[in-house]
Amino acid sequence: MFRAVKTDVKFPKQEEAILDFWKSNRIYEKSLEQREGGKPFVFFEGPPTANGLPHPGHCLTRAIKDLFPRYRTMRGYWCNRKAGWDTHGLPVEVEVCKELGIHSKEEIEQFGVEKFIAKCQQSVWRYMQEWERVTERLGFWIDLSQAYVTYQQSYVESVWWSLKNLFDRGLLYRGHKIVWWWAQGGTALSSGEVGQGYREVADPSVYVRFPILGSVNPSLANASLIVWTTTPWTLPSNQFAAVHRDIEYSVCQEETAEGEVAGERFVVAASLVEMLAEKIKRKLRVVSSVKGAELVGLRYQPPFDYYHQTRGSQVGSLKTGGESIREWRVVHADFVTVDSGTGIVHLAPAFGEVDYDVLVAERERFVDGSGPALICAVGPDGKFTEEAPDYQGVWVKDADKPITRALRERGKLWHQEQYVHDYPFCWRASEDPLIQYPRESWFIRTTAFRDAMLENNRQIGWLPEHIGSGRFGNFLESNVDWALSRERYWGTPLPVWVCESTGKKDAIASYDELCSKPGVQGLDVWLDAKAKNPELAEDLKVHKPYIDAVTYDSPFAKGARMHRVPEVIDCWYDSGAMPFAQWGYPHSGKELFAAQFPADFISEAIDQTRGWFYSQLAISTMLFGDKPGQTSVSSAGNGYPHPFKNCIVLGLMLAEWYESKDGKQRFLTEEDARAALGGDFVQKTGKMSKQLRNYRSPQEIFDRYGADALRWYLFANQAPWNSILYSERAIRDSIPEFILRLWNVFSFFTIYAEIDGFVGPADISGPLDQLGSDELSRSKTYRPVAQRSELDRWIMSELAATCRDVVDRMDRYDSYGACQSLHGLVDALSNWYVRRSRSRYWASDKSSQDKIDAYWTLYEALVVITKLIAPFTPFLAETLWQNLTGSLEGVRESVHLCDFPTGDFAPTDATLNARMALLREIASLGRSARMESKLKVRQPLGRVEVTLANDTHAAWLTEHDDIVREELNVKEIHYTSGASPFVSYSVQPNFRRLGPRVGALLPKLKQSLGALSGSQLMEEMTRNGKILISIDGKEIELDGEDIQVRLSAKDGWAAAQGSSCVVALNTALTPSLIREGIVKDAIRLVQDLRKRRQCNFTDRIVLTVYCESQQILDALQEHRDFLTSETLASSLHLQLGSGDTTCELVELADEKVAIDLKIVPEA
RNA sequence: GCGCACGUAGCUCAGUUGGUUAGAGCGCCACCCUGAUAAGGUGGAGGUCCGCGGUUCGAGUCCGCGCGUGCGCACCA
Repeated sequence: MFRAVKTDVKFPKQEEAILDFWKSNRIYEKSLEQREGGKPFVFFEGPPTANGLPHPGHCLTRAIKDLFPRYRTMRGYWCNRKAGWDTHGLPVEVEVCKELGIHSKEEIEQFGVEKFIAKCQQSVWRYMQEWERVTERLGFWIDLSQAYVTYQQSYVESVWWSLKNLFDRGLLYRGHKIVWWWAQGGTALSSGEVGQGYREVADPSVYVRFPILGSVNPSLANASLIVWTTTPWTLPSNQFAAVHRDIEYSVCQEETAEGEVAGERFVVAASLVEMLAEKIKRKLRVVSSVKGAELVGLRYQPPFDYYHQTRGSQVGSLKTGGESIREWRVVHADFVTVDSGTGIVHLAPAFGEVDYDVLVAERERFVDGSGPALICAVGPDGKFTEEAPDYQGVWVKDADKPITRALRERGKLWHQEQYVHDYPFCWRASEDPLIQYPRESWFIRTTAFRDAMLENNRQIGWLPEHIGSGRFGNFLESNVDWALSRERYWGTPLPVWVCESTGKKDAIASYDELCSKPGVQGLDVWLDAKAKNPELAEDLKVHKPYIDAVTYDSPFAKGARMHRVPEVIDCWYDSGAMPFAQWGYPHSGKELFAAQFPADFISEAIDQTRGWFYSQLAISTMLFGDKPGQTSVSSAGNGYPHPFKNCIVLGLMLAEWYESKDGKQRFLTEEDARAALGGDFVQKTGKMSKQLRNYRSPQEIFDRYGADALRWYLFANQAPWNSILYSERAIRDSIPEFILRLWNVFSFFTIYAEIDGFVGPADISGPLDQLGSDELSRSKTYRPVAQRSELDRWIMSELAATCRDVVDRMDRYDSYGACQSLHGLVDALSNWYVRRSRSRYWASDKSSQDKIDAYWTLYEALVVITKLIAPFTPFLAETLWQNLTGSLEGVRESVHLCDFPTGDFAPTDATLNARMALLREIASLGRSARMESKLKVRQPLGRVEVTLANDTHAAWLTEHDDIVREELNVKEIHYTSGASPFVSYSVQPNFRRLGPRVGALLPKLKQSLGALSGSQLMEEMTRNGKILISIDGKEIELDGEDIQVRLSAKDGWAAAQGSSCVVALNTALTPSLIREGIVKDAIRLVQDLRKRRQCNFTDRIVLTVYCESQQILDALQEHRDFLTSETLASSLHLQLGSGDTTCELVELADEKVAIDLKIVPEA
């Protein structure tokens, strides 16, 4: 038995009840248990950083991550979903520092590393709980209880194992390189991290004179090289000036107003002279030219003396014999261009990677130890050292101004301006600019795997496709060795121990391995700490500072000890290791890893290209495969070293808000803005920003509209890889557009099922399971679809077609297309099937088979749709399922335990679907024509003429003209496909067919056909089955398929044209039609009154109508039976007069009418 | 600077292998319908499909060059 449900449903509340239901009945767990042994569908959770609250963008990721596993589970796959949390790294440290009000490493050390990492660990726990709440509320089914956590010992040990593997294969090395250095944080950053922090800034840019020393070329004597730099602070560390040997340089002088040349001579690239002259607003004259090659070797005076004073004249021995000045020479460099600057480049090898390469190359020319040493006037803290006493202790960026001033004072500054460019800042401490700095650091030799990574990348199914060859492929092409180490605290410790005597190194793969090293000491540091504070998480023992205390006997030198290196590793490595580290592999979980690698499906936003997508691919490629040293995973039977087979790359989510024109007031919805500002506001879209508070928290969205509304919005509004607007209005709109529409159909069903006592499958004896057709057909009242009315067969055919379409699309990861398909189905069900079937549900004979068919059809459609939408809007689906299955014996307790419908219950009847679509179009056109002629649908019309482009479906349409008559409220309908007085025809070629055949003649053919009479051509076609046309002397024969007939309504008719038919109305009104119209109006007025008086659907009434117009009363009298049956009136009194005060006063056909309505008490 | 993507109605977006009348939803306005009723329908828009050039019988769709936006890269000296 079904109970009528209300239409004023509160979805958020309903969803929370469903959450409880899922939890208390372990539905998720059961959905997995049920599929055990099924084909696995492997999903990897890219671990969110447990730092900061989840925002709407994360909801998109989590919704997509939920959708496909749910779908696959219903399709019979076993999809294990293990949650994970990324817990290490700079973000966490920064967050804790903020909390402690500290910033620098010194302050952390002062605070105490032990206390600091304990705080880090607590901090991530706090955020993990927030994340879990949102995850659950969104309906993201994932096993949170078994989540992998990157700081846990087993995870860390997996990472250690992988690093030891790389170390043993010589792929993990310590190198001296110029790295992007976060001075305040005292650590290097990986290219991935650097990339996150680029920002446009205006830096001072200076053109500086480097006077040439001792040139033998007279035109260069006393001339200066002009170099350009945007980092004045690097000038004290200048070591070389670079030119390109093939570039033409000019020696210039300024030209005075009199046309004389005067003043200093200087050297710049010839092609830049004009541009530079404009910059300094002087006329320049080229006094001589010189090739770059001729400049190479010249000495110059650097702008600062700090090193030059003592080393300026030092020479070194060249390998080729002879000697050379070591530094402050002009050198050649390939990278020098004339794109900007002066064509002469200031080199400070300490602060630029290419500059450093030049130094190394120069050093190569000298006998060992005799070449130039690195000049670096800046300490690791980013402040000048005593080597540049004028600026000692000054932060480099603060030194730009005083340095520029000093240059000007000493006459070295040739020109100065602002230069706007992108410059990296620390991605977590966004006020701290990064600097390039020479540093010893640990690297992974990823460049050795570049080609392998590219090959693996080609195996990945990227959505959208262009990511693979485009963005991600390009990123791999420009691969550089992974700068792995971080001189920080909260991270996976680098598992490398160094011999204090020989400097030789050793890597370990687990804590146990470490403990079993000979002469191991320092394990007590952890034990003591734990004894002092039993609350300490056991996992911390593999972290700093405890792990640093562990030492052991060196295998390399007797009596020497092995000490761990101080560094921790890049947290991106942690995340990329998750395919195996989530199982603790290889220390545990070998079978799980073998079975769960690679992933069938992952998804993250596009910002993970250089993040998780890369880290996974890089690590998997290096570790797993068939190369020596790699761990072969082919035993798993898949042989893929690439970690994921399909990846949906999501677009970024943008915020939408409304603000006052001055930007001072901000609102999240248009209504709020309108309420506060009237019409005086603007809509804005842009990045989500915590500071601007330009978006509503996910929790608020859940409370207001529900998780299903958000989910449907995210899935159904655009392809997932497009950037998406987090539009509150659009989220809200997804309720009436889809969710509520479906709910209304369901509500309609329950209202009448209750009235008629339709019990659905409740009368079926024997076990029920998923309520498929096979089960329902066991009901005595259930007839095979083939025996039911055409409308029933139609909706079942549409239903089956949609099932097939959705499956097809979802198998291709096309969630957007699947949603469109579902939307169309619900629209067809609501706006045609139910609309056209209403009278069947109202039929008074409760045992009429047609009525029962209607119930069964609608019931089954709802059951199937409920299953179809389950992965998309799981809450709504569950509510519907519970209501539709009620207390049925044995039926699956949740829709999420059902199989996804594949449409095998009914064939798709394409002809029927096409015919019904045509019928719907005719109805729609008819309404359009009525509108045009201002004839409301309640006014019956005599006749409608439908002219069809072809008569394929004419007979069928004629059989169904009752539907159109009712839809359009006309007495008669006439179909024709021939000549018609209100339609003109034009014949067009079928371009797609004829294009290849007639080619260039097509335009002329079109013209010729257009010029001929359409109806004559049609006649010819009907008579001969073909048309002959001569174009430029060529005979062209056209058959029926070669032409397309277009109809258009002639002017002067109440007609509307569609793609394949014209619908014209006979607008002549007879008195009889007018009287009928009056009755329809009256019925409408009474129904309205019934509702206002809050009648039940089944209440009978006594109806009295008073009116001064005999004409109206006559009309009502004439259609008395119609009026009473439509309004459930048990008696009807028609009175001439104006009625009394209990009456409702209304207007009917421009006359005043009073209606009295009394409910008949139930017997 | 280089790369990738995007640029279609007021807004948000669809647009299949190129086929000649470019669609949807929303918003706005008007009207209609209504025993699913805090739903539903019809219409108005009539859009230089960012611009220019090319390929083609035919271009929103393919190619080239620009312009704009977003994101990414880096030899930003």
